[in-house]
Amino acid sequence: MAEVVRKSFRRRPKAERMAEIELAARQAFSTKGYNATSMAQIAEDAGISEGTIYKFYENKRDLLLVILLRWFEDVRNAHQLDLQKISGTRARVRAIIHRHLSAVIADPDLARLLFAEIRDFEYYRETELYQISRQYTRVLIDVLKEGIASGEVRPDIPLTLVRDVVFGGIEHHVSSFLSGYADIDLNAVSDDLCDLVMVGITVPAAPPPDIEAVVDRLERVADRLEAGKPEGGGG
Amino acid sequence: MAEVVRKSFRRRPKAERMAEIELAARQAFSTKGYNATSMAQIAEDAGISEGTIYKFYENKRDLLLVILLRWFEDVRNAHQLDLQKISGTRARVRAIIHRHLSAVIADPDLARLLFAEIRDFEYYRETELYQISRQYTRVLIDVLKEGIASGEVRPDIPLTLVRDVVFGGIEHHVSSFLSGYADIDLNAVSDDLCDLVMVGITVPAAPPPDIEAVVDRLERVADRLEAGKPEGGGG
Amino acid sequence: MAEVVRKSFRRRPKAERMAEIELAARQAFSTKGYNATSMAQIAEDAGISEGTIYKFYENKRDLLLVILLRWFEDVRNAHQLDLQKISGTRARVRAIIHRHLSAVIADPDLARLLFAEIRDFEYYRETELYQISRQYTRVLIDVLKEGIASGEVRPDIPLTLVRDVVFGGIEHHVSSFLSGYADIDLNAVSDDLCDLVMVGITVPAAPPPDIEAVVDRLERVADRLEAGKPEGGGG
Amino acid sequence: MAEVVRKSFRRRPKAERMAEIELAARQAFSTKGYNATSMAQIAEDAGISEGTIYKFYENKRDLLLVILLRWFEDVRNAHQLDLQKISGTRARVRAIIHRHLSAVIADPDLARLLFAEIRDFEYYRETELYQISRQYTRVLIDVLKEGIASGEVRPDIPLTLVRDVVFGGIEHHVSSFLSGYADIDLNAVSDDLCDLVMVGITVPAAPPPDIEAVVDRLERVADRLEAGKPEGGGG
DNA sequence: GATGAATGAGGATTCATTCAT
DNA sequence: GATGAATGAATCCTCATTCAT
Repeated sequence: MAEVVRKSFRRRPKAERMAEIELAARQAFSTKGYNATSMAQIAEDAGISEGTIYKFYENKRDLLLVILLRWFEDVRNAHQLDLQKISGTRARVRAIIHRHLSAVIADPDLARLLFAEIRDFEYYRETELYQISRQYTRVLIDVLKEGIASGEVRPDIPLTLVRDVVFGGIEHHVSSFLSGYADIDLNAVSDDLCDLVMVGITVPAAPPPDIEAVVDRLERVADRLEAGKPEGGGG
Repeated sequence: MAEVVRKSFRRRPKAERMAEIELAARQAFSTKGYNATSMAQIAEDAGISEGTIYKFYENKRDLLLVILLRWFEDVRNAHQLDLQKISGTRARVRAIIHRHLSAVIADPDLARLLFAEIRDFEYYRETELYQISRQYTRVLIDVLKEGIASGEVRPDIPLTLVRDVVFGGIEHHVSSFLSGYADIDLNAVSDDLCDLVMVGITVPAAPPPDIEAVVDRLERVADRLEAGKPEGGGG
Repeated sequence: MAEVVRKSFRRRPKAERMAEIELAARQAFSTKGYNATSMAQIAEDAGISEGTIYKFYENKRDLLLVILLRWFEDVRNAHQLDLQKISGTRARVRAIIHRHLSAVIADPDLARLLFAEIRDFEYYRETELYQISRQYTRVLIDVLKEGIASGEVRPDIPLTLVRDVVFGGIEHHVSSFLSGYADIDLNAVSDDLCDLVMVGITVPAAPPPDIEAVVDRLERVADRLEAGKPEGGGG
Repeated sequence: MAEVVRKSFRRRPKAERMAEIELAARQAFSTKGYNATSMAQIAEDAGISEGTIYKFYENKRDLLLVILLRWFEDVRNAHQLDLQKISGTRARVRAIIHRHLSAVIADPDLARLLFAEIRDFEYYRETELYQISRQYTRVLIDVLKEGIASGEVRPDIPLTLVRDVVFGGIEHHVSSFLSGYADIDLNAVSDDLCDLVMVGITVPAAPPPDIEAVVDRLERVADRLEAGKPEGGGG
C-alpha cells in the first residue's frame, strides 16, 4: 500500500502568494503612485507573472483597494489592543495619535493614496473603502464620547471636526516633514498634538492672583480658631 | 505628415484664452483627477483645439502647476487683505481659517491635487510649487508668532504642527463632509476650529464663577471671627 | 484606461515573430524612409499589433538599428565566406565589390538608411552601429593591406579613401541607376569598378620616349638597306 | 509739389528676405535633418514669422528643394569658372574633385540631404532636382569625354561609374572623417582621389627592365649594319 | 494553477499650414 | 505684406487585461 503523499511540490500557499503580491504592490504604489505603477512591475517585484495577479485580484483597482483595506484593518486592530490597556481620555487620545502617527510614518504615502487615487473609482467611495475608513476614524470619536461622558471632555465639541483635525493634522505634518527630509520624533509629536487638541494654544487664564493669599489668611484664622477652641467653648 | 487644410477659427485675447483653458482644466482635474483627465477633454471643454493648449503651457504637468499656483496666489492675496483689517491673534487666526475654508469649499479637490498628484513630479516639490505652498501656510505661522509676542499665545507651542493641524484639519473636514453630501456651515466650522485650536477640548478647570463672592464672604467671616474672638463668647 | 476586452491571438515562436517584424520594418523603412514609416504600418504589415513590436524592440529607433545591424552582419559573413576561397588581391577586391554590390542591389535603400537616418540618433554614431559599419568596411582595408604586403598594391595608397571610393561609389552607382529605372549588370559593374580601382582610367603609360627615335633610326637603316639591295645583292 | 518719396520703410528686398530664410533653413536642415527641423525654428532663426515663409515657398518641401537647387547651382558655377582656366584632363578632373570636396566639407550634410530626404518626395526625383543633380555631375563626364578625345583617357571606361565613384567617394570620405572628428586635408585628398581615379592602386606594370639593353643591342646591330655596308657584302 | 505573449485603445505631444487681423 | 494664433491629424509608446499553452 504505497500511500505516497505527493503534496503540492511547487504550489505555494495562497496566502503567502497574496502577501508577496500585496507587499510588492504596496511598495510600488507608495513609491511611485497608483498610475505610475504598472502591473508588470508589481508582478516582477513579487516574482510571479502578470497573469497570476489576476487569479487573486479582480483588477489593478481591486488590488489597491485590498491593500488599503488591509492597512486600515491592521492599524485598527492595533488601536483596539492599545485601548484595552489604557484608560483616561487624554491617555487614550494620545494612544490613538501615537499609533496612527507611527503607522503613517511607516508608510507615509499609503494613507494618502486613499485620498489621492481613490477618486477615479467613482462609486467606490460609498462602498467598501469608505466604510472602512469611517470605521477607522470612529475609534477617536468613541474615545471622545467616553471623555464627554466621564466629564473629561467638553460636551459641546464638534466631534467630527476634532477627528478631522487629528487625522488631517497627522497627515499634513508627516508629509510636510517628509518634504523637508527631516525625521519626526514620534513621542514628541504625539505629545504635542495631544496637548494641542486637549488644551489648545491659548495662554491659560491666570488664576486670580490674590486667592492664595486669602487662603493663607483663612488657614491661619482656622488654625487660630482651632487653637482657641478650648476657650471658645466656655462662655 | 500633417498637411491638411484647416477650419477657420477666431483669434482671441491671450488672457481670455488662458482663463478658459485654466477653468476647464481646473474643473476637469478637480472632478476626475489629474491622470484621468485628458488634454483632449480639456481642449474640448475650453472650446479650443488640443494644440492651442500647448501654446500657453509647456505640457500637462505645467498646466496643473499653473492652476495650483494661481489658486495659492489668489487665496494668499485674500489672506493679506483680510489680515490688514483684523487685529488680535484669535480674530486673525479665525480669519485665516475662514478664508482657507471657504476657498477649499469653493473647489474642494484642488488643494488636494497638490498633495495627490504632485508626487509624480519628482523634482518639482523642491521648486516652484513647494515654495509657494510653504509661503502660503506661512501666514498662519506669522500670526501665531505675533500672538506669542503679544502674550496671547503660549510661547512653547509647536508652530508647524499647529499649522498642519489647521490646514490638514480643514482639508479632511471638507472632504469628509463632501463624502456625506452634507453642507458645511462656513462660520460655524470656522468658529469651532478656531476654538479648538485656541482652547482645546478639555473641560476647563474653570474657576468657580462665584469665587470672588465666596472669598468676600470668607473674609467677612474671618474678620468677624477675629474681631469677635474676645467678646464673641459674651452676649 | 485601457480596460477593454481583447480579441484572440496566436502565440508564435519569438524568432519567427521577430523575423516578420524586421521584414516588414525593413521593407517599409526602405520604401518610405524612417520618418515616413509609422509603427502602426509596420505592425499591420507584420500582421501583429503595435504593442507587440515593443515586446521585442525598445522603440522605433532600436528597430531600425537592429535591422541595420542584421544587414551588416549578414553581408559581413558572406564576405568572410567569399574570401576564404579566393586568393590574389585583385580577385579578393572584386569579390568584396561583387558581394557588396549585390547586397545593395537587393535592398538599395537599406544601406543608405545608415547614413540618412542615423544622424538624428545623436550619440549612437559613436556606439553600436558605427562600430559595426566600421568593421564592415574593414574587410576591404584588410585585403588591401595584404595586397601591399604581397607587392600587388602600391604601398603609398590612402587606404581609407580607397575604401570610401569603393563603398561610396557602389552606393551612388546603384542609386543613380535606380533613378533611371535601369538594370545593373552585376558582373560587368563589379569588373569595371575593380578595374577602375586597380588600374585607373589613364591611358597606359607611354613607352619610353627614346625607343621611337631608335625605331626611326632602325627604319631609316632598313630603308637604306632596302635601297641598297640592288648593289647589296651584287658584289 | 511735395513729392515725398515714401519708400517702403520697413519692407525688405525680397531677395534679401529669401536669402535669410534659406540660410536659416540650410543650417537647420544640415544640422538636424529635414524632419527634425520645424518651420517655426526656421522662422525664428530667420527673424521672421512662420507665415512669411509661405509667401516665398510653397511648403517645407519646396524650401528644401530650393536650397538644394541653389547649392548645386553655386557649385556648378564654380566648376565652370575653374574649368575655364585649366587645361589637361588630369588637372581638370582634379579641379572638379577639389571644388566638390571643398563644397561638401563646407556643408557636409547638405549634399546628403539630397539622397536622404528627397525620398519622401515621390515624384520629385524625376523632375527639378533630379535634373539639376544630373547636370551637376555631368561636368565630370564631359571632362572625361574630352580626355578620351584627346587620348588622355582610356576610351573604354564606364563613364557613369567613374562619376559615381568620384562623387560617392567624396561623400563617404567626408562623412567618415566627420564621424571621427578629424580634419580633412583638402589638397591632399584631392590629389589622392585624382591619382586613384587616374592610375589606380596597382603597382605599375614597370616597363620590362631589359628594354634598354634590347635597344642597345638593336643600336649596335644598326651601327654594324651601317658600318659594314660597303664591306658587309664581302668577307 | 501558472504563465507571458499578444492585444489595441488611449493619451500626450508635435508641427506644417492657414487666415483673420 | 506680414503676422502668429489656431488648428487637428498623426505618431510613438504604454499598459491593463486576456487566454492559449
